[in-house]
Amino acid sequence: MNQPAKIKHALSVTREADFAAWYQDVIAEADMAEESGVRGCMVIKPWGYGIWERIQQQMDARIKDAGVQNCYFPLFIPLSYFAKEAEHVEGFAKEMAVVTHHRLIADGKGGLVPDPEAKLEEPLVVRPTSETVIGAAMARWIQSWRDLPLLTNQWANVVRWEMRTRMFLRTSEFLWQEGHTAHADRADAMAETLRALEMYRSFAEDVLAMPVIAGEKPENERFPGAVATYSIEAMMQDGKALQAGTSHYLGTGFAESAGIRYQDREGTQQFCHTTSWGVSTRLIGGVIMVHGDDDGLRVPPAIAPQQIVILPMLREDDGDAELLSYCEGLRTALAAESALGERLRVLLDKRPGKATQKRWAWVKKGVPLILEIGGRDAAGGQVSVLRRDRLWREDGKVNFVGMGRDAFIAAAPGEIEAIQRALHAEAAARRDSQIQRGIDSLDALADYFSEENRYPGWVELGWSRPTGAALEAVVATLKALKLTIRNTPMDGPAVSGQCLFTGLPAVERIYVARSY
RNA sequence: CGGGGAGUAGCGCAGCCUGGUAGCGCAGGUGCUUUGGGAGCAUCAGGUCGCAGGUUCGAAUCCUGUCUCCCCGACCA
Repeated sequence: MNQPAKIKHALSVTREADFAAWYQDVIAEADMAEESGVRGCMVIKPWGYGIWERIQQQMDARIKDAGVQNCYFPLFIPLSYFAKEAEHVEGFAKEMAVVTHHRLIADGKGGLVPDPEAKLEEPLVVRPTSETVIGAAMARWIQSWRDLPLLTNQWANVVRWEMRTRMFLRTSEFLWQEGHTAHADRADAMAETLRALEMYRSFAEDVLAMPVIAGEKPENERFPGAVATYSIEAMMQDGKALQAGTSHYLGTGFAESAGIRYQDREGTQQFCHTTSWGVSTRLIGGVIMVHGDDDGLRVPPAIAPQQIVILPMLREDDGDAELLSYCEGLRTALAAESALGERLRVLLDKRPGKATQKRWAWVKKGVPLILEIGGRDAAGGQVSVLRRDRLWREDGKVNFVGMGRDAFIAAAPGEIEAIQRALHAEAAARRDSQIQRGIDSLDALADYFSEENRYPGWVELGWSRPTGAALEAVVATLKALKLTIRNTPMDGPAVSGQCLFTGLPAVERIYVARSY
């Protein structure tokens, strides 16, 4: 954010000036998604969906590596399935879309209305999550201890009628994967819950280059019906926290309401212990707010639909054919190289138009490497390379670096991997510098999150793990400061000292932050 | 759902108060010049003013309703 004033950034709004407007601008200028005309629903455009496809593909591989099999369950869930689990229905009731009719009829005024004759016997809920319908299937599929563990996942859309929506972060309809597993006992189910959490943590770090803290949510933040909820929490550039993935140990509650039982080795009927875990298109919102800058998106190479874009500087004259031939050869040679365990994704952008204009479009999309190739490069066997994460030179000029063609081809995989690492390192350094420790009173906490401190980040506190009414009191105190407890980290040094809220000895640590 | 703001050409906006032929910038087409780095000049095209009613001789403009978006709150795996 400390660029000299002479730099003319690609976006019209900076993060510093208005972070929320900047976020919207990145999505629009990178052409990732747009409004659909339906409240809270978005059209995901090729660049945004391409990123999602990269996320899906790599997450799916990790899910399958863990022995989980993909299935697909219905979009519509009978209302009665929800009613079986009291906490669950209460948690979701206020945000469910409900189908009540199966036919329309003319209203006599040129419009259409639901046909009263076609009212459904039982309303159908558009799934906000699928524990109930998958639980019903598990009850049919599981008979014996030999059927366990049952490990399933589905890639699906879900609908939650949120009050306030934001592109990618909270949309009425979103895309996700939801893993659902059933186990013989608590230990096995908890191991699966934590395995999924670790899968999400490493995926966020390695693939999204997004540093996260994996930990357990406090009881007031638990998934409706869960016994324990774990999350990965990422810090956005405005210091707010984003819950980027969750994993739940559901105990036997869902098994009891859905009748998921098995006969153990001794012949006794037992309830299964179930888990569920998910990540969604929200991850893309996180990538934007962790890696984006005042020139638009910066996509980590591992999820970039294109990692290298070649822009020939077409002159619309006889030299173009030779230039394009050089660029095509360059593209082919690069596409034969591999980085991050995959072939490089290289696009030769032959569309008509000036290379400079196309360059800024790709800068805003955040493609990791841009090559601009002119006639002299082609003649001299050179390339001109721009790294998206090192866009500007000290003097305020665009940071193109000239290289020999063959040297670049040899170096490209290393550059792509270096960009992946650099984005992670930059985000981790920022995150670490914005975690405040040593705050020892409520006044100091309030002071730290005062208006003047614009991007305060997170505060790490010792925590006595209060429950029930004592926890509610803490939550209310924090709410007055617009703060929430994010999670208790899974690892780290032992704690000492007092809990700032209760005065009792601290037994673990928590992170407190503003959040999305 | 409460408070505030907005919806006019592909995009960004003015016009509305005080009703009278729909404007500007960017993007787009064409021509010329220029071009190793986010070009210049000329010219052309593009809009039932979110939608539905109402008032009026006449509505982008006034009134009512409605939908969508943004900000703040409430809510939120």
